[in-house]
Amino acid sequence: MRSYGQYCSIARALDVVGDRWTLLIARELLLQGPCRFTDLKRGLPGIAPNLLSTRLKELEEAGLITREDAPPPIATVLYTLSETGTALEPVLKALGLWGLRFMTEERPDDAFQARWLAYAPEWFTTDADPDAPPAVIQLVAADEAAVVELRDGQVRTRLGRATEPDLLLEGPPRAVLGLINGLIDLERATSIGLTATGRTDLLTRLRPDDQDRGRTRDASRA
Amino acid sequence: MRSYGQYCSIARALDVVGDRWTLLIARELLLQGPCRFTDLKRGLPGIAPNLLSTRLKELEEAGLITREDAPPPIATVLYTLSETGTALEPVLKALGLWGLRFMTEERPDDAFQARWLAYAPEWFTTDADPDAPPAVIQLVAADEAAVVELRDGQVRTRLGRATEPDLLLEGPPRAVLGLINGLIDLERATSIGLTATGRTDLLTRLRPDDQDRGRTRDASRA
DNA sequence: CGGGATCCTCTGCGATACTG
DNA sequence: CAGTATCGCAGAGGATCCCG
Repeated sequence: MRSYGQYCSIARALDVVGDRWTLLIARELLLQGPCRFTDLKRGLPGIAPNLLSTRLKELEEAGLITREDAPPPIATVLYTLSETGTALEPVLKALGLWGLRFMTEERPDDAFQARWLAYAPEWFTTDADPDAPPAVIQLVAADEAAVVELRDGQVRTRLGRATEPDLLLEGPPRAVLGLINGLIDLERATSIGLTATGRTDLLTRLRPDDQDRGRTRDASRA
Repeated sequence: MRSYGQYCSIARALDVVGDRWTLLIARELLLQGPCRFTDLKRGLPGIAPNLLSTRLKELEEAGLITREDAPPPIATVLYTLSETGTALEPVLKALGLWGLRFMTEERPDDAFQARWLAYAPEWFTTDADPDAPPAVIQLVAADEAAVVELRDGQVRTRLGRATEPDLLLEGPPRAVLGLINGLIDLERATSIGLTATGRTDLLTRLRPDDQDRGRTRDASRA
């Protein structure tokens, strides 16, 4: 990317990660861990392979990722985030939290993956009752499944299905994620296609972080 | 910007602010407050006017800024951040904090402005001794001046010069900012051109936030 | 089949000039 | 001062092909 030519840490950060696709590549590596070229390509629907190749070179040169020849079983290259790359996590969290406000807009052709279903609760919600017994919530949206585990005051997630979830939330992505992230309430989520089976009381326990959202009324500059 | 076509809040955020210059425009409006076209142009050295014009339209359409005809005295248009736009502050802070690690690299042709000197201490440092009496530090770099005030446990900054600062830090931007942000120590800062006059003990009080930095040795690519 | 490289097209960006 | 008009070029997107 062409440099902004400004001695400002924001501009310098954007010199490095301001290019198209770059932060999304970091997102994939952060969520997936070390990846092969194809893993990244699958996690980034829409990216052209040559562009991915270019970006990976640039990121390696900038010191955000390393490429290693994986050990014998998989004789291929693995891309891994360096410490500098891993340090982007707060940036992605801040960006993702801010971006939640645009998730209510419908765009039916958007791609959707289980991983994006999973990271949202882990990054953007808190267990409101940390001392309560463990609980398991199953999320299903657009054939993608993720499990949310409330345990020890932590909200952890993983891909796939649980055997006996306490609560099952199933419906279109914007219903499931909208409810989880506090963009809409259960009634509204139900009206746009969500089915909630089981202990819906767990929804009050899985509390969305309110960094800046939540004040629908009034506004910024009083 | 062309949409990433992914139902993921990070991707959606980048759909809105991922374009070149967009986040830097937000930076200017956040640091300066409401701006005229020319104020923005001056704060963004290197931007082409047509591109600034295009971005302002896009940002208005996306709801991040509003344009208002300013009252009679200045009969011109003012661009102001909306609540959605103001909510980008955590994103810019995270990005700026991450970007600090690239500030040690020398690039003599980079533009530099007092505002970028001022926001760094306010955003990225803490008063390590909140109960100590107020103190004033004068920063001067590349003919740009800013004042840091330690008071009531807060680190506040403003542009310009103080009458009787307790400490004066003067030198090239990377010496002043590098020292302030904990990228280098006083000895190293002095060796690259910093002069510190007055109560250098205040430097221990102005403590850089250590989100991920502070490990100068060993470093990124282990 | 994984990991790219190559080619072509087209949009977006940068630079400068110009206008109300 | 606040933009618009024009133009050239770099970068993105898409498809195809290549190699181990």
